[in-house]
Amino acid sequence: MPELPEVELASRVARRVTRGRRIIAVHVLHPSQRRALPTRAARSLEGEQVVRVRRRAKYQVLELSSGRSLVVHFRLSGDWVPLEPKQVMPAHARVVMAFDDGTSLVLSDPRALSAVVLIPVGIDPLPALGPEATSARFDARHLAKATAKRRLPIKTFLLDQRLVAGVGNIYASEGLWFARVDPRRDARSLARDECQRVVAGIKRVMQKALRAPGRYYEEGVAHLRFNVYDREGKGCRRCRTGIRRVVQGARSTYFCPSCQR
DNA sequence: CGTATCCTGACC
DNA sequence: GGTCAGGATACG
Repeated sequence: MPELPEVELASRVARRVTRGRRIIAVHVLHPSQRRALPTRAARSLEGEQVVRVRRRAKYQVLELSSGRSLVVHFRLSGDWVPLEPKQVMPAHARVVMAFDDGTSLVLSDPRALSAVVLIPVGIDPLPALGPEATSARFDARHLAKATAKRRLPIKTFLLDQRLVAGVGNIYASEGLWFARVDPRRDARSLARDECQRVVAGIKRVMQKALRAPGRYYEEGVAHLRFNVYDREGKGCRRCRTGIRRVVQGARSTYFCPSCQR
């Protein structure tokens, strides 16, 4: 379940593996991936060099020597696996990029929902995105202005990448817990100081995770690090009240009904 | 504005 | 063997 900090870590892996390397071949192993990256497009990548790897929100952009871009989004279960020669292919390998030094960068994705799209020269590779959740541009003023005309719960708002980019389902719940704001609140109803707290809460949880990228959400111990996510019925770490789970926009939201208002 | 869709592993 | 999980998008 890669959220932004995990994507940040993955982009560093991609940077390390691709630095100065030329692509020998790209193998697209899963039919759903082949729809987005047909054999012809994959073949056209042969001989390209990865000039730069940048991350924007949960997108990774691999800038190629031809000026084209390969945009990668892990969605729910994607990850990069660097592969040395003779190492065994991961069970859920979907796309394999083989480089001229014998190493490969493998997109491993059990649920096969990741997106790998080749963007032609001269086209903005990314959709319109709001300010990075961790940036100074995401502030109380922006939040208040963006929510002014829209009627939806603040939790749902935080997941809209056009308004603020990089917040996922887990961190939206966690950030609102820090902010002591009820996720069901209509975004327009938030006072300025509540907007300020929401911004601070989101940044707090994301920066905490970024300091130990990839470690915050970790199999087995992840739930121990969260304050509300996946803790339905367990005691709130501030006030011991039972954590509640509700469904908003077909996804789970967790919160403390007592100290989030 | 809400909701179905993609996909597969994990769980009852 | 049915349900759930979840990011982004494509619909109604």
